[in-house]
Amino acid sequence: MLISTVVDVSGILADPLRFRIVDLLANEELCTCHLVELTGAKQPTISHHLKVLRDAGIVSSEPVGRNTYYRLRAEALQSYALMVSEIADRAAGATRDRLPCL
Amino acid sequence: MLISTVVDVSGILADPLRFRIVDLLANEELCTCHLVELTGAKQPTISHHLKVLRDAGIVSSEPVGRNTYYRLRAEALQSYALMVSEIADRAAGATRDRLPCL
DNA sequence: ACGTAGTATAAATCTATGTTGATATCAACC
DNA sequence: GGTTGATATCAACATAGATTTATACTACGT
Repeated sequence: MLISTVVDVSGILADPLRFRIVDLLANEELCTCHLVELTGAKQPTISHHLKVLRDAGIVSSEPVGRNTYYRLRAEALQSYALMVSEIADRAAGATRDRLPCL
Repeated sequence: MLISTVVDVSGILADPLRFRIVDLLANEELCTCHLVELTGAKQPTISHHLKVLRDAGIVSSEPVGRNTYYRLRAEALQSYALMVSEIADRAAGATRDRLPCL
């Protein structure tokens, strides 16, 4: 599923280990074994999170020999950041009036 | 607690109802009763989410008579959006080289 | 001071999901 | 073709957190 809403992407960034993976992939492409090494997490755990990230379109994967390399899709993160930013903009420009209670 | 990390704020935006509250507050200040009306959720549920949002510094509250009005803190959302955006920027400028496996 | 309305808190329940151990898949090398 | 190494999937378990019912708090009106 590629249609990711703000709620969906937020949920994905909400897990510490998954965010760590995103942060690591922001620097360079890495394969599963690297991420296992760098995070100290078990391999099935990493694979699970990578699947979540891939299904949401936040990372892309490419098999290289026996390994699978993962790359962060910057556009996906940017579009998410933009959506959040637009909500903030709306709030900044909102009226100061208060809706009275019934 | 006011020191909100990316993971924390992400977790807060990850709940559909809580995001709905944030989205509604982006337009205007509202009190608890309004949010109960607009969302159809039970009052304790709304109060709970408002507490979470307030503890994270995403909304501020002001008592007005028997009511409590809530306001979205645009700066908080903007700073979060910026942090996410910076990660995306890092990814966009990252090297295409792949770290070899050991 | 009492009753009422709006809101907040507490305890209990339920659901979603992260983690784990075991196993399956799949490519490379002999 | 069989073995090995890397990764993915599966089932079971554990935990975090959202929702609910009940209750407490607080300000206003009479």
